[in-house]
This record gives sequence, structure tokens and C-alpha cells, in this order.
Amino acid sequence: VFALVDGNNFYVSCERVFRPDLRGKPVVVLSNNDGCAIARSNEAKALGIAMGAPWYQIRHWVHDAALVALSANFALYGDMSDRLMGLVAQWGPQQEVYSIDECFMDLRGVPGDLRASAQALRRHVGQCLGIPCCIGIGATKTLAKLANHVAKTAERTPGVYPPELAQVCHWQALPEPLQHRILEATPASAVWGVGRRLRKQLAAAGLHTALDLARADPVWVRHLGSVMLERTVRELQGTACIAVEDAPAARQGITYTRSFGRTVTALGHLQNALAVFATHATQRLRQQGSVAGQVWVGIRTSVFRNTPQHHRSVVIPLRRPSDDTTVTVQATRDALAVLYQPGVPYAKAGVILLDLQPRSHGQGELALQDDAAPDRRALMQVLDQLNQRYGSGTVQLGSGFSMPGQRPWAMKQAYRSPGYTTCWADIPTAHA
DNA sequence: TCTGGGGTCCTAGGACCC
DNA sequence: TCTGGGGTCCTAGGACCC
Repeated sequence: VFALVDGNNFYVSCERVFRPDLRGKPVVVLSNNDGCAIARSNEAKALGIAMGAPWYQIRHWVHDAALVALSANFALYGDMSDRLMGLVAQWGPQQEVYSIDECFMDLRGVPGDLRASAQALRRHVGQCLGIPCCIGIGATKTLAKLANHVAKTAERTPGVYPPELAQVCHWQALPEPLQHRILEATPASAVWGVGRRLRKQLAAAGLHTALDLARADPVWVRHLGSVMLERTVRELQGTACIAVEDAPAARQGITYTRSFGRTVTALGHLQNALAVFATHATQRLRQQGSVAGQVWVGIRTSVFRNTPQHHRSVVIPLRRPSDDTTVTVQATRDALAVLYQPGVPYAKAGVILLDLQPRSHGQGELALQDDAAPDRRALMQVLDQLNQRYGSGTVQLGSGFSMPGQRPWAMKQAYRSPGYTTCWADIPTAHA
């Protein structure tokens, strides 16, 4: 038996914990650069604001419906996520943190009425953290996902599903005719693993609802997609094909790409931005305990402008796998020397660390031949410790430094909330 | 004026090998 | 006239997820 626990409108809910005045109001959280809506309160959804809606298209709601917009505060959401996952972990023996706001639980061996313990967990999370969540329970991960979808939809839009399914939905506990009705009312595209492309292909083959999919022959359906679709169909039919992954595998690549607040044409600014991006990516690399063998570097113009497009990238192989920021920053320099063209209005740039391997793996002998390596490693350690203790960016490479006001590439964050739980200066005060 | 970012997995096709 | 077959590995691109 599997469960999926999922924080409702998670980023908005995180903000509301510290801003109770935002409850009941339409709220959106904007992406980096205040580009588009990436989280919406139920009230904002009711206004018709779509996921990913560009900010400039929806900002009129601020006047028309008292919409509140907030710039994304990922430090806050990440910290709230850790707390949420810690609370949910106590429910069962195995937990897979699937994304920032949801986790799968393997509930095999958990005694008692699962629906009742799910309700209790919801109350516990509500009391300890103040984040509302929905829980779906099913015989497979796909069914748990589906049950979660039903629980969320039943809560938000009464009428589609019976109201008693709101917030917690235990698929196996439902009578079969009700399961049938729910599957029939659920579009195939709401099933985990069916995206836009597959939805069209399934529709062309006459499969429109979750019920159509659940009744399909898993072997036959394979020719419409890949083995993934076959797996999805089997999971809908109750055969578990996807396990709960207890310990997440190390990342295969570490990406840091950003759109600029304004377009950038000067080489110096690009160098500065990419040095900062590489610094962030390499810090994550060290946290993971890996070294990178290659560095991908890309720069490009905006895909939303009707101007000549300029998308270029290059992969720089490193002489030996490294987790040294000076090495990856130098790689971005080398890359820019190849990629950069004067006069092009660059809108976005990025760094991807590739070919990742565990740090310990085969490093010793090579490192001994490089006299500078032990010192560099110590330098990076000190850097990480200082930044950990005194705040990110306390100590950095000169190439990543720029005077205040000299970062045209810095992203826009006009509506950023304080670091309530991650910054000493921003901790809220309680008044008696 | 103004449209995010970070991932995973699968498949097809090419290069290469014997 | 007429030119095999089987396998591995890698990469690019597509689809999906949140």
C-alpha cells in the first residue's frame, strides 16, 4: 500500500504561515525574475489564473480582485519542505521525497485504519507546521497519485467528486461502482505519466478517460508510447511496477541557469554572471560529494522576442574531474571566449556540471601528482564553511564579484518575502 | 516593456567492434 | 550483377514530472 502526501498550493501555503492576513485572498507566487505564476491559491485559481501564466498578463488582477503577488522565496520553501517531510516520515517505515511539496510513503505493515491515520497526520501537520495537505492512498504509486488528485479536486471544486473524498482518499476503501464513476470522470491526462503529447495520441486511439486507460491492454498500449505507458496502465490496474525509492540517487547533472533581469550584451557582465552561476553549481556539487568531468555552458537570446535568435552552447571537458570552483569558473571563461558575439542581446545563460562521479573514486593517485590540489581542496572547504556560517556570498571569487548596481543580469524580485526561517535578521517576533 | 528552473527516463540512430 | 550479422556504447532529442 502506498500513499502520496502533498502540500496544497505549497508555496502560497508557506507564505500564508507567516502572513495569516493572506488567507482567503487570491495569492500567486511568481517564478524567478517575477516572470510567471508558479503557485496559486484556490482563490487565484478561481479567477482563472493558469499555472505558468505570465505576470504581465495577470497583474491587472491586483487592481481588479486584490490579487497579492509574491516573488519566489525558495530558501523559505525548502526549509518548510524539510519540516513537512520530517513530520510525514513518522507515519511509515519508508519515505520517498518526490518533490519539494510531496512524498510517497510505503505503508506496508502500518497497522490500523489508514484513512483514520491519514486524517490524524493531516491534523498533526496542520498544527505543527500550518501547511494544509491532501493524502491519497492506493495499491500502487500511480493509484496513490490518482487518489491524491481526487482528494485535491474534491476539496477545491465541489460537485466533480463526492465531498467525503476531499483531503483524504483511500482508493481501495471505495466501493467498486464509485471507483468506476471516478475513473470515468477523470481525464486520461490527469493520470501520472500522461502529458500533453500522450494525451493526444491516446485520444486518437479512442482513450479519453482514466477508465479507458485502466481498461486498456497494457501490451497493446505500449506501441502508443514507451514502456512507461505500459507501466502506467498496469499500475492503474493495481499491479505495482514502481517502487518507493528510499535513498535518492546522486544527481546525474547539476544545472544552474537563469534568465537575466535585463538583456546583457557586454562580455564582462556575462563573465560575471556565469562565474556566479558556476559558483552556485559547484557548491552543490561539493555538497553532494561528487566531482564533474565536463562543464556545459550556454548563452542565448529570449525565445519570446521576434528578433534574430542566438542560442549557443559548448561542453568543456576538464583535464581531471573536479569540484573546485576555480576550475569550473575558468571553464565558463574558456566557453565564453568561443560563444560570445558582441552586440547580441543575451537574455539567459547557464552552467551544467556533467559526467559526475563520486569524489573518492580514483582520485588519490592523480591528486598527488597535482601539487596544488590539496591546498585547493582546503580552500574550497574554508569557503563553504564561511558561507555556511556567515551567509551565502560572504566569501567568493573575484570573478563573481560586482559592485552594487553593476549587475544588469540580476533577476527581478520585486515582491520577495523575508527569510522567516533561514535568516536571523528576518525571524518573526511574537507579541504577547 | 513584460513569459522559470531543475530534473529523469526512453528511444532511435550513428559509430565502432568483431 | 553481386557486399553479413550481431553486439555495445554514446548522444541528441523527445516526453514527462514538479
